[in-house]
Formats: sequence, structure tokens, C-alpha cells
Amino acid sequence: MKRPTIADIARRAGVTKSTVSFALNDRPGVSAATRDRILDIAREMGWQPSRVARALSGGRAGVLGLVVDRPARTLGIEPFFMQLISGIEGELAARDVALLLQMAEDGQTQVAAYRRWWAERRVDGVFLVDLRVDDERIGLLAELGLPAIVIGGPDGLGGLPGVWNDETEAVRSVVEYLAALGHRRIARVAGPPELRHTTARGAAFEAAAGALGLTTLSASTDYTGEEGARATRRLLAAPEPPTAIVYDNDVMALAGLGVAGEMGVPVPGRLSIVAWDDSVLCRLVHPPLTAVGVDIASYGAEVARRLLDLVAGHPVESGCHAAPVLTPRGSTGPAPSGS
Amino acid sequence: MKRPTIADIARRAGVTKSTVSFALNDRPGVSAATRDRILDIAREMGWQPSRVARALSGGRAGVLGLVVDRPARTLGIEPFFMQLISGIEGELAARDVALLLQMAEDGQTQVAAYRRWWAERRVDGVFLVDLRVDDERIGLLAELGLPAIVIGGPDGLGGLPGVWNDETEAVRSVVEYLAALGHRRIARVAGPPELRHTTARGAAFEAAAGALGLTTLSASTDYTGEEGARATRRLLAAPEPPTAIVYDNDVMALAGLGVAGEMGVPVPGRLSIVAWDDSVLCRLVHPPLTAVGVDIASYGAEVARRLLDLVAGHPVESGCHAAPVLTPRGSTGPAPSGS
DNA sequence: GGGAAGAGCAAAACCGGTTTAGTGAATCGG
DNA sequence: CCGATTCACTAAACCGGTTTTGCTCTTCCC
Repeated sequence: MKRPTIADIARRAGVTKSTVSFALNDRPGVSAATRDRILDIAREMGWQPSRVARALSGGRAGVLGLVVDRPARTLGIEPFFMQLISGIEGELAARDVALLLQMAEDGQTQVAAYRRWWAERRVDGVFLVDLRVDDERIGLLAELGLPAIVIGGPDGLGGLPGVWNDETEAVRSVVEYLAALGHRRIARVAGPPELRHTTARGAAFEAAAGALGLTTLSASTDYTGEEGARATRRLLAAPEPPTAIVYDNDVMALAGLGVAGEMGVPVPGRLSIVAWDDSVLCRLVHPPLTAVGVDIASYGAEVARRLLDLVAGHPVESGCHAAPVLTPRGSTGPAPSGS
Repeated sequence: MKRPTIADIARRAGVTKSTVSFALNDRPGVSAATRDRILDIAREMGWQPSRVARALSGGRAGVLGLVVDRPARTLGIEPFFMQLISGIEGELAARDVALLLQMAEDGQTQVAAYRRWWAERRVDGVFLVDLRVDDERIGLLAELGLPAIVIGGPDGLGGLPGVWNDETEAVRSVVEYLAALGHRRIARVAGPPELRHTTARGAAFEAAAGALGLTTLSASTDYTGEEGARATRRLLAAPEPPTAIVYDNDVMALAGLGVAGEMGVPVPGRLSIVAWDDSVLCRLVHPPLTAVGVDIASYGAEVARRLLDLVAGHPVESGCHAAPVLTPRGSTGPAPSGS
């Protein structure tokens, strides 16, 4: 099956390519009669513009790119990215913009991916996720002049616009919630320390706990369930184990619940569990996990809208998307009286 | 930062665009000296071909497309797709081919997506996943002449090449495994009946159970954890509940385990649970879930290789990728003696 | 030594759009 | 009634590659 081009339309309408182009793009310089005739013919022939040709003639490619750098074994299971992509997608599909996805194992590959996309003129703009402490991507994108929006923030954006969720408040509400239940020793199983995200949340956690005079413990992980399980095992085996653990993602919280079950530690009897990144996963297990999080899909949608604006040439400023909400469920309860 | 074009290179090398093109593509008609000089200049200027321009001049776009049609709330959590995409990606990235991803809520949107990608010349080929019983996409792609490969099979491909995993054998091994443990009433919590995948597995399940004289029960779901939980609740509340349940994906198995816990049904004491689609998820909970599945990432890689071959013009035939493997873990055990 | 073959490159067409410059006719103002 | 504008459209350049055609200069061979 062959695709009609504007030249085909022009031939049938008895005009030139340029007139067809003007008519199809609703630009002045074409009489109403001619315009209608051209539109009719285009519709009848089932014409659709070639994005490739449009992109070449200086127009936009109609493609945005996202590089995800977490290891595949984590990604497969963490709902966050799929939710995020789903939200982004919804916004893009409505405007006939496509999403290019790449998974990169390490930061170097990731930088290379952005650079290649730019050099090959594949994308009009990119999303930046999982900002690191000294992120070389920031400088790269600024240098290339590739429109980009940072998912996360508000610090370290280096001039790039970003969208984030205000976690300070949420962290405090979680800590206060646990303190109100009588917990005095609380632990945090954190994500990779090289992520800005992790350190910011960690600082808020320490500050909130300190303000209430709580003792804190913490462990760093790579976000995988395995490391979440290992960290939990170590925390619970300590002479003075924590009575509550906050996990930096839902997968690790799930793993923590599994370890507690395996070690015979009742939840929430002797251990309370809180998951960051609320997702369906948290509601499926028994007991269901108390969790804190935002609607990730709407987060993705907002980020997508801003990047579309940016690509369109409109000024875009950074902003907060939402404050995460704490949803108490069965995995948290009063601290054991013995401790 | 501006990107160098072959015209820039030609100017610096004192030759024409065509000579540069020939040199850069290793085609005859250029002397070794000129070729080297051109390559040096190109390297020095950091030239990269514009995929857009290449795509326009009859070449390939260097993009493959995947439309995923499960509802976002399932997708977010089901490891399958991320694993699959990860496997596909690995193969594509090595060849500088990009992956276009779209999520479509319903079949109609999905068909529209493929049609639009084709009309806009955005992709060179597409992956087809979650084949339905009467899948209109098959006919569409054949009509459009868009290279496609079906993930799943072997039936209903309508002339399109496909790759699948041989599940008949695996289903039988699961049923025999449960029978050997003394289970006589086994249930299956299946995926959507409109998927070919589901009906094929169901037929194999019934056949295997029938051959061993087992009683079977079954429930249809939409693959979400919620429906998995609901189905489990109904099955367990029956006058004669099954002693083992096989779930069509890992998320529902997880939900089933949660429901069992909630209802006070010990696993594997009174209920054995088997998950299809083995994933990290299965190893994180307590007890860990007995599961059957294949390495999905390598599955994705194989599918990607075949589609790349197809797009390159090489003949590609259908084939089986692997036979799923049963991995017994803690969620299965001897049938309760009382039943 | 003259014709054919072939190497090495230039010139130009092409892909399918967008965009600018140009043209002839109708319209307008004074 | 004539010059200036506007209107509707044509012609052609352009984006950055690929590919075909054509030209020139060697080289080979009888």
C-alpha cells in the first residue's frame, strides 16, 4: 500500500505543492474554495503528513526521549517507571508526539544516548530522571541546547526547568505518624546515595526525627528487592532492632515484609513498615502496606506538558507538582510495649 | 551548538556531498586517500548522520514500535513488560535503532496507533504483543505491509512471523507437580479470555488435569491484582475450595497470597500457590512463590533480533523461543490430608 | 596509437514536506 | 484613471542525506 504525498494531492487538485501545504496547515494565502477542495481530496486519499519530511525541513521531529538508567532487574518490578511513562504517554499521544525509550545500564551509556539522540536529530526534547549528585547530563544538555526537563528537584537543576514533589513535608508527616504510635527507634532503608533524591529525603528524615528526639538507623541500597531484604535482615538482627522501617520504594518494603515473615517478626506487632511510592503492590500483600506517595501518572502528565511547552518555545519555569500523601494501612501499628 | 552536515565535510575536504556520502558508507568509487581524509574530517568535526534525512531518502527510520495495551494500573506493576522492553532495548541499542513506545487503553486506539505510525513513516517495523482471538491488527499490518513480528503464538499469526514459548509442556509439568503433591482439586486464575495466550494455556491445563483425573476450577480476570484477589476470595469461600491455585501472572499470585493471609488460610499448609511469569516479585514475599516462566529479557532480545532481520529484508520464520521452567519454592507443598 | 574499460569524482535528482520570493489579476484609494 | 496594495497562487530553494547519471582522466590491450 502506498502512502499519498502532498504532490499527489496537488496533482489531483490542479495546484502546486505549496498551495496544498498552505491549505493543510491552515495558513493564509489560499481561497476558501481551494482550501476545502484540497482538504476533501486529502481526506479522501487518506493523507497523513510524513513526520520524517517535516522534521527534516526544520520542523520538529515530534518525538521526546526518556532514558532510564536503573538496572533491568529493578525496573522490571518497580511500578514507578511504568506509571510515569503511562502518564507521559497519555499527554503525548493526544498531540501525536511519540516517546522514545532507552534503558541504559550506567551513566556513561546514558550520556551517550542523549548525545546520540541529539546528533541524529531524533528527539525534540528529553526527560531527565534520577538526578545524581554531580550530574554530568545537566551540563551536556545545556551545552547541546537540547530542551530538557528534570523530573525531581528542586536543587541541582543547573538552569534546567524541573518538576518535583515536595517531600520534606511528607517525610515529616511520616516520622510524626510513627512517633505518635510510640516508635522511638526508626530506620530508613534508602535508595542509592548518589541520587539527589535520596540525599534530600535522608536529610529531611534526620531533621524530622531529630526534632522529635527519635533514634534513627539507616541503610543504603540500590533499590532492588534483594538489597532491601538484606538491609532488613541486618537491621532486625541487631541487638536493638528498630520498631519501624521506612523504605525508599515499594519493592523494598515488600521485600522487608517478606523478611519479617521469614524471621517470624510479626507485622505490625513487632515491626511497622512504611513504603514510599504507594502503588497497587502495597494493597495486594497481607498486611497491606502503609505507604506515602503521589499519583505518579499525573506527575508524568504534568512533566510531559511542561516539556511540550518548552519544545514549543514557551518559557517554562520549575515548579512543585504535589505533596505526597500518607495512607495508613495494616503494616503500621503501635510500637511494641517491651521496647 | 550546531551539528555538522555532510555538506560541511565536503567543503572542508574539497569534494562534493556525494563523495562524502560514499566514503562514509564504505561504498566503492572513492580512492583510499580521499576516503581516509573524509573520515578524518568527519571524526574531527564530530559528524553523526541525521536519521531524519536518511529516513526521508528512502532509507530506514531506524525505529521500531511497540504498542502495549494493558491498562496502566496493571502495567505499572507487572514486571513482564519492563523485562520484555529491557530485552528488546538491549538488542536495539547495540545497532543504534530506537524504540518507540505507546500505551493504548483499548484495541481501537492500538490499531490507530499502528496505522498512524505507518502513515507518518515513523517506524520500520512493529512488535505485536497480547494477541487476541480475532485480532484485527494482523490484517491491518498485512494490508499496510508494515514489517511485524508477533510475540506469542504459534497459532493465529495470519502469515506474520512469531516467536513464542512452548507452554503446553510447562502446563503439564505444573499439573503433574501438583498431582504428585497429592492435590486433587486445582484451580486456575486466568487472564482475559480474549487473549489467545489465555485460551491456549487454559486448554493445555484442562487436558493435563483431565489426563490425571483431577478436578479443575477456573476464573477469568483482567490480569490485575484486584481481580486476582477477588477470584481467590471466591474460590476459597466455596464449599469445596481448591487445594492449589495456578495464577496466570505473578501479580495475581501475589494478591492470592495476600488474600490467603487475610483469610487465615496457611500457605502452603492448606493452599498451594503457583505463579506463571517468574520474576523477582516471587522471591521477595514470604513464603516465596513457586513459579514457572522463562527469561523474559532474552525472549525480548530474540524477538528484537528477528524483527531487525525482517526489516533488513531477510526472510524470518516463526519459531519457539524456550520452554518455561518450573521453579518450586515455598508456596507449594503436600495437599492437606483432610481433603 | 586508438578504442574500450574502469577508476574517481562532480552534478543533479530525489525523498516529502516547509518556506520564501515572485507573478498576474483583482481591488482600492485619490 | 492610474499607481499601489492585496489576494491567490506558482516557482523554486531548502532541510541532509542517498542514489543515479555523467564526465574526465588513466590504464590496458591488440
